[in-house]
Amino acid sequence: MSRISEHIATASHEAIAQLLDLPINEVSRPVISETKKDFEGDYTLVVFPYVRLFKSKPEDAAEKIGEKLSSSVSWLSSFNVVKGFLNLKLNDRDWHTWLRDQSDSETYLTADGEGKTVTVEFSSPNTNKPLHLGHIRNILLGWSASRLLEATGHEVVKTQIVNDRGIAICKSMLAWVKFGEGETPSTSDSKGDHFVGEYYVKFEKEIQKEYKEWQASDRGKAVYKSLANENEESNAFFTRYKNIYFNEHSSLGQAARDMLQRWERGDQTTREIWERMNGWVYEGFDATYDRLGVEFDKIYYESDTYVKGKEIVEEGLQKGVFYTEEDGSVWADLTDANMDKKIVLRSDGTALYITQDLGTAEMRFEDYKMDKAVYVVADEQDYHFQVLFELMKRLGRPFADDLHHLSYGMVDLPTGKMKSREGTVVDADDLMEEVVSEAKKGATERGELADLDSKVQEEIFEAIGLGALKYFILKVNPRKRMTYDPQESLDMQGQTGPYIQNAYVRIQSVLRKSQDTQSDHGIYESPSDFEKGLIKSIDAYPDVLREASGNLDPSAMANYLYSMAKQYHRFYHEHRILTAETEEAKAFRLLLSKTVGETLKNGMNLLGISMPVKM
RNA sequence: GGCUCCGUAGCUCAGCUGGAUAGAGCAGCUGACUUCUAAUCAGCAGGUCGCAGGUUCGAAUCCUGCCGGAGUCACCA
Repeated sequence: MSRISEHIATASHEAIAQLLDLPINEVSRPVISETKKDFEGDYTLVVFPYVRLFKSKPEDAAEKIGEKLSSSVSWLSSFNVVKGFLNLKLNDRDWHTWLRDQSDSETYLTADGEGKTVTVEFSSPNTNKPLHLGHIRNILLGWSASRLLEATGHEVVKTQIVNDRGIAICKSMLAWVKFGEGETPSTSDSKGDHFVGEYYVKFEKEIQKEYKEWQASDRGKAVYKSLANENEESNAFFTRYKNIYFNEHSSLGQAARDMLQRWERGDQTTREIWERMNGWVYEGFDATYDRLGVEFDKIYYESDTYVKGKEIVEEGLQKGVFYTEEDGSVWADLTDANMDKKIVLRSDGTALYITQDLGTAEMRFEDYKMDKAVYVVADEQDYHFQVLFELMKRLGRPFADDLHHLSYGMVDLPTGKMKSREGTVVDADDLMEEVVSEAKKGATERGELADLDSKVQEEIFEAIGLGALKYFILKVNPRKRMTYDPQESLDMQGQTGPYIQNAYVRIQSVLRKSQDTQSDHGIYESPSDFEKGLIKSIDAYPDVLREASGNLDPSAMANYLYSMAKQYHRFYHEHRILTAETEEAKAFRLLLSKTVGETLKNGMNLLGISMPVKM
């Protein structure tokens, strides 16, 4: 016997074909779902799709299928028909056997895969500031999508593209050169990415100061007088004018641009500072990734890939995919694909964001020959990826038909959008620290861990705290914008990671206390609805996995695991396990608990959440 | 303005590749620990599924229009 729902679908499929006297491949496979509560039965077959073929009322068709099944299969106990729904009730004595089959099966925790090589790009930070809450959503989604793809039989390469060049990092570099006085992360005892980020902030402060002074100068006043709109307040004008000021009047702006120029030319001193500061940032990022429990197989740097991108542009020009404007800039005309014209190379020959992405894809293909590529990037870039994918097609890339943008909504705070300028950005390291210390507080109050080694305790606090954080973020459908309420994310009751961990912990506790799980008892023949429900839930795991992986949607798995944990908590409350009525019941419930525990652990692992043994 | 996404209970979200009487959590109220871990469980209350049409035996789900919100349409990334 295989999976219950599959088994029923196959048997009913055959029954329907025989009743209609048609070859089986001319009849669609029926949809089998769990019977809704308030109706009698375990699984339900919807017969509406077949009424036309049966040329009879839905009720009659359902009745016929039910009777046919009764005579042809042994597992059916009874059936009833409500409108076009055929409700099937399985024999009570078979559930224990179904459960044994599930728990014995090596493969029930995986779904069949197509064995493709898939690259997944996520995180993709800039090197001028530390990671924040937005990156966390990105990283968790990318990590989980990778795990889901692996679990469905794909070979996954986890990559990130590091945006390590450009004006932003030059700002940090310049501030450090001007004001740093040789300070380093180790001399100042700070984390490398935060250290560099502070110099970025320092630069912004200095430029603000410089701008204020300029506004009060004769030059600034003259500009305001000649360029401001009628009745425009000076504050409003100067806010609007800021970019132009930076580009045309600011001496700090000039210095930053000069530094970028020197970098582009490969000036040795500049490159050394650049490498040194980026190195600090990477050390910081590594610590953050490590605590989050993620790792990458391959890191690409924009400072490498933009060069490759320019080669692709050249190739595109030769193939006629791109064309050159009079000023020398290179474009793709996508108007026939319902998009705009898109610039792919500046008139001065320098690369743009999309140029770099063309190069990155190419380098990945050279390295991994992927069949499929996933990009985890926020939804503000939906259009960018439409364009990018279309360009790949036109360039005739073999992987072009299997490109996916895992687009996710930005994370808002209850007070609105996160804005770095207003200092409302939630730092990734602070966030993890906070949620872990909250977990520690709760666990310490509870006292279950008191007799454990302190190092083991720390690991458990991490598992709980990060479990809460990760679940909080992953349970929401990626497509949706989400509101991050700090209060709510610290919550460990209700639909949360710790709630699911707690179900697992209860199971481990029971299993620890039961001496005997091996001995061969008889069959438990009177399962309750709670017990049957859990078996059905286990049975559904491969479908959920397939769906979550296929749609690149961890939230499907997250919500499923919650519902399974909820069922277990309820079962646990309703039934005695170690002191069950009979030996058969005890053996059954232990096996059920063990299988539920394994399923929960496996599923949570695909979300990047680890399960503590005690909490 | 064009295109894309979102709109379900006070709040945060499931359900959306069409199926039965729309589900959870939080917040509020009531109850259950000498018991296998109470980070748990049971109960009460809470809904014009944004609005209006259409398709269908059947629509929160698909189609059209409208309303509200977000994003995007840079020689920024």
